[in-house]
Amino acid sequence: MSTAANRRRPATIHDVAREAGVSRGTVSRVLNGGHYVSPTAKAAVDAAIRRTGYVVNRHARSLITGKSDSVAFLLTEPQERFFEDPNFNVLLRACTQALAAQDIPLLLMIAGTEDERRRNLRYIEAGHVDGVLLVSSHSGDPVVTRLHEAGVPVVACGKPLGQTAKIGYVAADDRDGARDMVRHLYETGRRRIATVTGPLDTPGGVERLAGYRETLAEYGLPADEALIVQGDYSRAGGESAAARLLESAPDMDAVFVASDLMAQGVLDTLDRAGRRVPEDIAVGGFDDSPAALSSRPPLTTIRQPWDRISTEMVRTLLARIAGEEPAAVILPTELVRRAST
Amino acid sequence: MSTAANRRRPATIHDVAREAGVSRGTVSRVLNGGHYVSPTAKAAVDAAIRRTGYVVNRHARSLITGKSDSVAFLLTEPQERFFEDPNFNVLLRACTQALAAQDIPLLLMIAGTEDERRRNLRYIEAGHVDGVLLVSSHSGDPVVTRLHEAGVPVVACGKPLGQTAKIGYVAADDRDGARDMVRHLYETGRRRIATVTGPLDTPGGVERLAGYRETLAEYGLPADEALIVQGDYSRAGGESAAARLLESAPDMDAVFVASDLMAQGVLDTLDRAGRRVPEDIAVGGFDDSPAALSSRPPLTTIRQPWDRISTEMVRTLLARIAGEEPAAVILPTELVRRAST
DNA sequence: CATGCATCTGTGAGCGTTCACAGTAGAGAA
DNA sequence: TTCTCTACTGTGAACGCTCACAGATGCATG
Repeated sequence: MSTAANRRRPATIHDVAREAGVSRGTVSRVLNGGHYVSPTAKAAVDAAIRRTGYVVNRHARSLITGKSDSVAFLLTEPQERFFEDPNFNVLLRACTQALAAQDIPLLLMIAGTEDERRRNLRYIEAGHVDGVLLVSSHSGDPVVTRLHEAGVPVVACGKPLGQTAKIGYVAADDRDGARDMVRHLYETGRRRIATVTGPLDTPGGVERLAGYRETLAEYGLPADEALIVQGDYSRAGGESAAARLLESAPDMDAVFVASDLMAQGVLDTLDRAGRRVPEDIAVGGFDDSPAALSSRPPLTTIRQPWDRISTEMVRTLLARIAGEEPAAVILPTELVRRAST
Repeated sequence: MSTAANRRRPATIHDVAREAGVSRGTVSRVLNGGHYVSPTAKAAVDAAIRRTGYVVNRHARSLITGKSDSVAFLLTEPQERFFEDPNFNVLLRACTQALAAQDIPLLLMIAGTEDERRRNLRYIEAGHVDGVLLVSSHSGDPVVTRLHEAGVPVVACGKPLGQTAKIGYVAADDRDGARDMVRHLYETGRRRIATVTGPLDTPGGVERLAGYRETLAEYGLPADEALIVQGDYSRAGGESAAARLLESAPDMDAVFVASDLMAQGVLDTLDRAGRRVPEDIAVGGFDDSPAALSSRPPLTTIRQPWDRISTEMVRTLLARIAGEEPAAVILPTELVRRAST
């Protein structure tokens, strides 16, 4: 005997109307803001709703309004990279909760493979969601264009690179964060400051490198390409990047690493090479992920305001759905001093 | 000018029917398996669907079928614990993908606060999802009972503790995994084997401890309560647990730690106390999370088959939705040998 | 030739909402 | 009084789909 059998037929707006002694229309008006409803009627409807345990049938509502009152959280990463990224977790959780506060469910979509991409686009383009929170790091993502062309409201996390389409986005001020870190390294006496960049087809990679370059120039330090190596945001990538730096610029006294995870790898390599941190060489990270605290020594890093990024993404998307024009929101970062510098 | 303006009115089943020269009914039958449809008609409909770019309107369908063709992934953790857990990430990702393969969207729901719990239950009980993938670790979770009473198909991750209700679940064989680890420690010559348990109101905590106890008994080792301390699955908890063990059982030569994260903390404490791993003391973890690989030395641990757990959860839930009785699925674990033992 | 059966097709009704519209009542102005 | 305006209420018609049912067709069987 399936337990599902004891599910009662749920109350409809009709039941509520009958119970309250009013018409469907009045109940509907109460449900949608209560304008043009007398206090007496509203009270009767509220009571009837409570008594019947009525919950609006979203399918029926969506059918006529053409809106779904739901939002997709779309991940277009080729691999599982993002799921290992602690930032991503905060982002997903905070977005879910910010949406839940408005009673809007979040549909999680992962478009790793071509097949998944097609399926999800099909779903979204069919109008089954009102908008999309897009997490896509790589440059020229076709999904961005497709969504834009379909006229689906989109807000991206981080500036979408290589897009002609005008897409709203929310991002931390990567460039400014990088500047803060390099300034900090300079002010603590470092003069041969190297950097391990992120992938240069990601906005973070590009911006953080730019901030690094600008700050060196600002201080009149020479722009030495031997001090710059490219990484891939992974720990292993950090290890090999540091090895390359030890080759090309053995006299460096600081490294600004574009992510904490890579910084961990850098620390490993430096440790094996016998360089002491921070005595011989200072290491600065980026993200303030849990890795920053658990590494040895704990990392000086740049905190990204993920909670605010999430709430801003949701706010911006809802505004966009309501008809506002796309906008870019840039949020400030914060230097967190620890033992590695 | 909003770009949303260029969204065309999407094709309906009517348009397809007209285009294919058949009736709505025939199109609908093609859409739902194609039974009782002549090959000619089916071909015409398929072509028409392709030409019009028709995608079924799920709201209209749901309105009449009473099903939503969507599933909730419900997290009832008081804090963000799960979002820091790498296992959870795998679980969420794999569930999303397994569902996507059946074209079923996943709604992510987080019920941390009382308010969120109420909201989400309301949503689910209103029948807006066909079933629930439940991740809830603590004992006697009222959500489990509520869902069961509402007759909503539920599949839990891990055996729900303290439930009289018969709930289907999928879990790794925690007890057997613990047995494997303790056996391994014994076979590599250890005789004073301690353990740091998980919280004892979680199924994992209880089962792993039971496996530990059973195996000691099996080998005729004394059951010494000084060898057992309780942890909380966190790294900090592992640190303090190890400190307590160093007090109560300074002669231990192995520790079976009920999670990799805690094992990292244990390694930290042992390191500070000057105990070498694995020379002086062997450390075994549980989970085979990324932490196991990045710790020093890399952890011998028990791998939980998260991919299979996820696909089994989805499979079981869909079966349950289709009317099958709840069932428990227990999946085998695997010992992964690394340098810590 | 009628009957039965399986296969296929179209039609009308209805799922639970919202929305436009028509209508009522009461207050105030002409 | 009569008219207008505002606040409120009820009603029918959608929204796009599925489902039950009625009919039609072809083929084998009695």
